[in-house]
Amino acid sequence: MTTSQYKFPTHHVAVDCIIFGYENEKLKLLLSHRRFEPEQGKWSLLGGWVEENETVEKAAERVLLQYTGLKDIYLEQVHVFSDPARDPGGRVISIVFFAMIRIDKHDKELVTEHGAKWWAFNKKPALVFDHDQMVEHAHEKLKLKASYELIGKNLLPSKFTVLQLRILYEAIFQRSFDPGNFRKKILSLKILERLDVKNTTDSKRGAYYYSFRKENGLSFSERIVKLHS
Amino acid sequence: MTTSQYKFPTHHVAVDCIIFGYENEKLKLLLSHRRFEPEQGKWSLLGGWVEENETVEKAAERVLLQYTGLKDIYLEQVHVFSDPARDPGGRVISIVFFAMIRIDKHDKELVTEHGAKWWAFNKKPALVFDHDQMVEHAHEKLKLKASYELIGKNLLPSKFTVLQLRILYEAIFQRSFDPGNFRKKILSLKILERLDVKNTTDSKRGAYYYSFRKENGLSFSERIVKLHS
DNA sequence: ACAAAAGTGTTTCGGCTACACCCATGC
DNA sequence: GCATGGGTGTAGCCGAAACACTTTTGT
Repeated sequence: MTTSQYKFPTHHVAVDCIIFGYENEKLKLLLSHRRFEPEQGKWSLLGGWVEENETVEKAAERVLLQYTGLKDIYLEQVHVFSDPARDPGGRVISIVFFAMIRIDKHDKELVTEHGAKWWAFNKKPALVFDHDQMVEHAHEKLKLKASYELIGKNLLPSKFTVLQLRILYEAIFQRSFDPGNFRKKILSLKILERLDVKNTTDSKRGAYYYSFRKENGLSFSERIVKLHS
Repeated sequence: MTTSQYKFPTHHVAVDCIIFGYENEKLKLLLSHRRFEPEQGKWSLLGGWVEENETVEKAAERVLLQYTGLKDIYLEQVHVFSDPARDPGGRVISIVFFAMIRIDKHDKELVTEHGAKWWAFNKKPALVFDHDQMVEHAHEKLKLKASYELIGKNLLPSKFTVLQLRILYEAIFQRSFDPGNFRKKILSLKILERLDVKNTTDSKRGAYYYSFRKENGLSFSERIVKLHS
């Protein structure tokens, strides 16, 4: 433990992760079945304590690795929840993260082993404490991000069709997009690369697979989806 | 002190505030001259410890009240900085806030009494620890916010001209805006109300003063400034 | 033949930009 | 009269949206 010259109150600090995934045309969320009090047996976000000598980001990565076996996961800070009464088990300040992971790459056994489960985003159960509010915040942040940056690299498989990307966007924004306009908009960004392979399972005619360009550091764009309609 | 059933590491948690103000056609920042180690004598953000039984928001409000005498200040979370080595005095997790205050309404004596000072945003001195990075983050957040929401209510005096608002926006975005187009865009939002008074000090002809509409709960708009040019 | 997704083209509309241009007034 | 900011008008461009239409192929 680091010695500190400060003489002031200290607090339990936790991280809670909203983990987004995409599978079977649905936006999903990885939730944990609590095995300890308080609220044992209910569903909650995946979380953990922040240890000495680690950043809150490292703590979140540790939690993710523990539950999914994955490293180098996309993580972003969402918000801090600090109501002294938010956790009946004691005063805990929680730093909330959202993560995006590729369901096809993670360790399914590790997930079940920990009592976690993937839930369709729009069918998730009520969560403990203020976790529903956290999910709400993370969803807003995800929408904001997806509105000015092409996301999907961390959610979709390495090759995917424009249809799959559109369905992902429709799941995130919970609205539909015109197929023709969506395709033109997305491809005009020059962020995707067309592969020579076609998908023939989702359509009769077959659709080209695309992947994110390697070189493309900045997947930034002016605007992909207009918010605040 | 609240009793806790948890047996895990605890941490010092602080808040640091980036306090924006507007005066003499300039975007300003309230900084503090450190009177204690480490880095005594250097400039830093205004900060304080999070106490038992208060939210991080309350802690930030407390700091603001202490330095400016103001309550009900606009506050927004920016980011959490948690590098174990960020503060040489010990391991401190810092929650960063940005605030907007009306310089004309605050308690100037209280500010000097605490060794704080208003600095022009683009002429601020280098700050201690990771505080420069925090300011950077807050500035980005301010730009984002100002891009889809008309800000100024918490920075400008209660009545102001379109010119003053434009100068504020130019200070925030560090670019110029076409006077005619800016005026039309802003007024088309129907968020401002024209008063019957004119300002005759800044121009010969005199310009109408405006104020934010009272009823107007949502000052949201599609987009005011296009980001990511 | 029909359905269903793939992919392209076209038209319309509205907002943003870049100006030009008049107004009012102090110097 | 001239400079300065106040304020209005307008033409051109470009992207978003709506939607028509053709292609391909499995059933």
